Amino acid sequence: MYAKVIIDIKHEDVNRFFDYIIPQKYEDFLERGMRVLVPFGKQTRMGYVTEIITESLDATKEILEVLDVIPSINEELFSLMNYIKNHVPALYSSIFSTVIPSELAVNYTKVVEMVKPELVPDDLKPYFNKKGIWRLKRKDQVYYPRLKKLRDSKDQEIIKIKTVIKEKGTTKTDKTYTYNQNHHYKRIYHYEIVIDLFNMKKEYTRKELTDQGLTASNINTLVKNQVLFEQEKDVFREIEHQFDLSDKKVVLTDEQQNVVNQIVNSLDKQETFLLKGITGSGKTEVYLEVISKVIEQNKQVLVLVPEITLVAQMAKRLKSRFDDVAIYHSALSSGERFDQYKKIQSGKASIVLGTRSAVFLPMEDLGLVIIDEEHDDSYIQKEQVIYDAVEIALERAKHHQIPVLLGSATPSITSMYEAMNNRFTLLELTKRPLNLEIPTIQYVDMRLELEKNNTSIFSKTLLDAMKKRIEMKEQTILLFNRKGYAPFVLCRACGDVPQCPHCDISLTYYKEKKSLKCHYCGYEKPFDNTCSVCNASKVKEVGTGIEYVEQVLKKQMPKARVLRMDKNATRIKGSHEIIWNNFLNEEADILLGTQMIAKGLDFPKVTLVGVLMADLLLKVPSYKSTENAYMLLAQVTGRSGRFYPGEAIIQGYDIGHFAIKSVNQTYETFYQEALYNRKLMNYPPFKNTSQILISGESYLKTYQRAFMLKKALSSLSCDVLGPSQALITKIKDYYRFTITLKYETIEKQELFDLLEAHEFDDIKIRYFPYLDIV
DNA sequence: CTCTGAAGGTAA
DNA sequence: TACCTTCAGAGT
Repeated sequence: MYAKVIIDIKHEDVNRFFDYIIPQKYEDFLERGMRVLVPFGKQTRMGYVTEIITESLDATKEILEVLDVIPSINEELFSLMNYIKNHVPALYSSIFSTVIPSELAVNYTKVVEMVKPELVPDDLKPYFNKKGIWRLKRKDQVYYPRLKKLRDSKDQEIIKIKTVIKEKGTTKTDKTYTYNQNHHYKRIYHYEIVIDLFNMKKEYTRKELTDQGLTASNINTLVKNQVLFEQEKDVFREIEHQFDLSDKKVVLTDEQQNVVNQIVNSLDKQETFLLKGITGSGKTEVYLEVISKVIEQNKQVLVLVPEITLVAQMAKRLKSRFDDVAIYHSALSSGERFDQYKKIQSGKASIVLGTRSAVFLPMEDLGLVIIDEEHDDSYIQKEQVIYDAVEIALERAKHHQIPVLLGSATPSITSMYEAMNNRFTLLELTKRPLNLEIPTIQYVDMRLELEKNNTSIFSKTLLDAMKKRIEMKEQTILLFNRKGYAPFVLCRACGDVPQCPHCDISLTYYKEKKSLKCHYCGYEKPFDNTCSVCNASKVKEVGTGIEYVEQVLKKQMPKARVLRMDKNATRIKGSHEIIWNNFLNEEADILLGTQMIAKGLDFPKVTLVGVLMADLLLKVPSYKSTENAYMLLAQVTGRSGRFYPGEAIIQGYDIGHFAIKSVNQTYETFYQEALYNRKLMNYPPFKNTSQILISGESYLKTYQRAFMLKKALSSLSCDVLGPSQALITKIKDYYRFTITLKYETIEKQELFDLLEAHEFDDIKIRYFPYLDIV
C-alpha cells in the first residue's frame, strides 16, 4: 500500500503529491487525513496523507512515523479544502495550515553540536551552551551558511548539525500524589499534616501540597520513602473570563417565540435563516433557546462571532446555561487552543464558540451553525488563503444537511437580497422586550461649528451632552474610527509630508517613540522637526489619532474619567475584558474607542453615544464603505439607552450622505438606496467581483504586463476593468496595478490557469476573490 | 524550502 | 589545482 502525501512546505516547487510506501506496521492503521513524518530529500518533513492507494510507480521511500490516532483532516474538512481550492489559487500546504490549528504543525529546530571546539571560530563560541550545543533561533539563521561550511570542511568534522522535529501542540501534565497506606517510614510523625490531608481527599497536586506548607524537599523525601506515590496526570487548560454574566432564563416575547418555533421546525433540513432584529431586541435569547433544542437532539452547535472581544460575553451566557462549551479563537494561548481543539475533536463539546477560524473545527454531529453579526467584515479572511467564514459555514450546512442561522441588526446588502429573493428565510424581531424607545439621533454639522469659531474636535452640543451625563452619573460612549486615517506630520512652511522611500504612502507618526514609520515595509526613521525639503523647523504632527482625541477630551473635561479602547490598549491578552469590566462597574464616565466598542456588552448606564468625524468612514475607498459606515453607526448608536432612554450625537463635516442620514430612519430606507447603487454599478449582489493585483519593479513593464493580461482575460465571459493603479501605487519598491472582474459565473480554474501563464520572473500576479482587499 | 552538483570564476 | 560563488533542478 502507498500513501499520497502533501509536504508541509509552502512553495510552488513542491506543491504536488508525493507517494510513499506504507510500512507493514501501519498498513491497517494509516488513514487519509493523518499527519506523517517522511524522508524528503535529505530532510525529514511532516506531511499530510491525502489518499491511500494500492499502486504507485514513484514511491521509493517509507513513511517514518504517523503522528495521529484520529485523522487531523476528516472527510468534511477535505471537502471544505476542495471548496477553497476551487475559489482561490493557493498552495496545498497553505490550505492545510489554514484549516487546521497551528498546534498540529511541527517545529523544525536546527541544533548545532561542537565536535572539535578548538576549531570553532571564536566569534561563534558564545552562542554555544556549556554542553557545546546551540539551538538555532530565527535570528541565528544568518550564521547558517557559515555553520554549513564548518560542517563540510574536509577531512575533519568540526560541528554536527541536526534538525529536531517537535510537535507544537503539547499536553500539559501535572504531578499528583496519593498516599500509601502501607509505608514503613518511621519519621512520619514529622508530617502529621500529610495524614490529615489524605484523610480528606485521596489525591493532591504538587501545588495544593505546597500551598498547605509542605516544601518541595518535604515532598521529595516522602516520595523517596514511598509514603506518597507520584504520578503524571494530564491537566485541561480551562479558559477564564474576567466578568461575571449569568443567563437569567427570560420568558421569550411572542415575537421571539415565533422565530424560535420557525427555526426549530426546520432543524432537520438545510435552510438558511436571516434573523434581522433591531439592537436590543434579544437575538441572543433566541440563539440560546434554539441551541437548547438542538442539544436535546444530541447534536452539536457551532456559534461564530466576528471579534475576539465578543467571545467572552457570549461564552459566559452559554456556559451559564449549557455544559460542554468549547472556545476557540486566535487570542487563546497555544496550550489552551490545543486543549480546546482536542476536546472538540473527541466530540466532548456540544457547543463550540469562536471567531472566523473556528468555522473549520471538526464536529461530527453538527446540528446548527449560528453566525452572529453576519454582516461583519471580519468573517472574511484577507490574508494568505482568503475565505469567507459565512460561505464556509453554508458549505458545512450543505454537508450536514442542517440549518444556518445568520443574525444581525443590519444584515449585509447581499444577505438581505438573498432573503428578498427567498433563498434565505427572513425572520424579524422588531420590538425591544423592555419596550424602550430607540435612541434619538441628532446630527451636528462641524462646518457650522467652524463658522462659530469652534475649532475643537468636539461640538458644543456634544460637550454639553457629555457634561450633563457626568452630572447625572450616567455614561457616554465615544466612537472615533481611525480606519483609513493615521496620524502623519507636515511641514507648515512648504507643505511637505514625509513619505516612505520604498512605498507610496506617508509615514505614520508615533508620538511615544518620536519616530516616523511605514505601515507597509516597516521602514522607520526618527522624527525631526526640520523639514528635509525646505530646511525650516516647522514640521508638526497633523491630526487626530485617537490618543490625540483623548488628550483634548481630558483638557476640555478635566473631571471626566476616560477609558480608551483601541488596538493599542488591548494588545495584552484579556485587557479588553478588563476595560469593559471597569466601564461596566462605572469606574469611568466615558469610553472612547475605535470600532471595537461598537459591539459587545450592554452597559445599562450608557445614555449617550457620540460619533466623531462620522464622514471619515465614507472615505475608505471601497464599494462597501457606505454599507460598513451605516452598519457601524447603526450599531454604535444602538448602544445608547439599553435600559434608560438614550440619545446619540453624530458629528461630521459631510453628514448629508445617505449612509449617515439613514441611521435616523429604518434599515429598509438604507437597503433600498444602497441596493439601487449596487445595481447601477454592477456590484454584488448583482454581479460577482474579484480583483487581480499585478506588481513589479519596473513601472512600465508592470503596466504592459497588466495590459496584456487584460487582453487575455477578455476571452472569458466577464467584464474586465482596468488596469488601473492600485490604491497604494508602490509597496516595497514594487509598483502595483489592479484589474477588476465583474461576472455572473466564471470558470475559475480556467482563470487561474490564465493568471499563472502570465506570471513572469519580474512580474507577480495575485488573485483576490473579494473586492477591496488590495 | 533545503540541498546538491555543475558551471564559471579567482587566486596561487 | 584548489577553492569560491551562483544558479538551476530535484525532492516520492
